[in-house]
Amino acid sequence: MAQHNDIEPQAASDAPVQRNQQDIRAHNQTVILAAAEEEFVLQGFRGATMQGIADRAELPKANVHYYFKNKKNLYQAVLHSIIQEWNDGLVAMSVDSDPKTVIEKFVRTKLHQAFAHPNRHKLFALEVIGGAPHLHEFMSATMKAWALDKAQVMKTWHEQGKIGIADPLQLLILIWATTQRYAEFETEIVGLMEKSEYDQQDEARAADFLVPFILRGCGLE
Amino acid sequence: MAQHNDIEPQAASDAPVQRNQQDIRAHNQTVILAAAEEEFVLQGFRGATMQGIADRAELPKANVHYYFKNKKNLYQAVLHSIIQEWNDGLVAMSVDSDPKTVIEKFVRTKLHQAFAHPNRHKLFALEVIGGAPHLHEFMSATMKAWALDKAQVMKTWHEQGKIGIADPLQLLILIWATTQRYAEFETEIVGLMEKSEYDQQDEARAADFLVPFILRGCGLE
DNA sequence: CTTAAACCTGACCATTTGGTCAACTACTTT
DNA sequence: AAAGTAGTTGACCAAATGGTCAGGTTTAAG
Repeated sequence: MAQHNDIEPQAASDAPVQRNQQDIRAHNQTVILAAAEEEFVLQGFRGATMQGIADRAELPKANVHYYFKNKKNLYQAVLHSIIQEWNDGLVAMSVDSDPKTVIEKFVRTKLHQAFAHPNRHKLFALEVIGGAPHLHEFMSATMKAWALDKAQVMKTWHEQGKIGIADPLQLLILIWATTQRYAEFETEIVGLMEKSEYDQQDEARAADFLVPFILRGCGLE
Repeated sequence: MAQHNDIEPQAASDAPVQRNQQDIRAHNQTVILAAAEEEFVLQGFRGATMQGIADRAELPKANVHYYFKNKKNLYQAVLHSIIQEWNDGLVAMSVDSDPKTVIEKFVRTKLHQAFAHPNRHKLFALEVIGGAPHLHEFMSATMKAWALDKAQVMKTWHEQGKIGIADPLQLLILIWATTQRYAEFETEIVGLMEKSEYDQQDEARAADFLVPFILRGCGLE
């Protein structure tokens, strides 16, 4: 039976000629994960095929199975990178923080992630839309705990008159919706802007609109 | 292998003994379309199976093929109801309209649709995330034309000092994002609210938050 | 009552799918 | 250099899938 250690691959960009076994392993895992991310986004979990992933990775299908025991295993490895990024985006927020500063940083961080890794956000959205069958634990534990904690902080801000938002959960939902949208609906937005892909300035354009808009919405400007 | 459902044809739910052929046809098509909508949302286009749709509709698979030639045909029939609803949600908006009134009505209309037909919005989102392979024409023609026209109207409002938004396309994106979110991310939002499904008041709660927030964001309050 | 049209469906088929395996080559260690 | 370990892959298989069809039943028309 093949070894299928689900270890996080490192940056190992494409070095064509692999000699060292550690590098081979890291490289192939990275290539397969990237190929899988694409295929899963385009076809969904059930619709994605191992052959399709193998083709994208330019490897024989059997080789994909050598590194990842089965489709579900591979899918969960991809989901892991999503959760990883989510954790990286946690913004410190306590009762003593300055609301304006914190909210602005939160929006900018999420927006930056959306533009940096659109496929991850698309895949996350696919999961949630389909009922989050593979993310239930993460969402009902980690994510929920964080959200409710931050909502409590914002509620306190509201009681102290620092913010004009009485229902902080709705604000969290709005911030997630507006930032992640640029990743999830890339196809639509790019089409409306009459281009074929985002350019370097689009993230800044979105931030310049979103940050003041949201701060104004919160009564912070 | 075909998984036959355990359900037997009884004097069923809302199908009160069909005798008339017109009614049979209309009824079966409705049942199949509803079943297909669910299956496509949960599995995506490629992942959905005709057997799965047949099971949900409590009909033999061959009967589904009798009404819809093939999977793609059935999928497009489902997509048609989405486009239909989108057209129904068009809000009149001209340079002479009152920005505040129009924007509020637009938000409320979209929000109402989201809560009324979440599956349609989920399916639309699935399509866009996957690159909108079956909606390209609609999006690059009908939808784009409408969006650019309304953006032009809002731009004029801005030049007349009626609204604090210099980039109307971003505002459109934000309104779509925040309203449709309640449908698309139903699973997540319902989980955060510690319930298992939306109750009667959730649409009002969302509107009470969203409408003033967005109007404030537009500098209209 | 007879005939035509619409509806129904079990059985079937060609293709695709996830997954396995045995034999092979290429590194690494002793 | 020999032996062990890791990586590679064509060929294969059982199950699932989209789709077909012949022959049935029910409804409608003449």
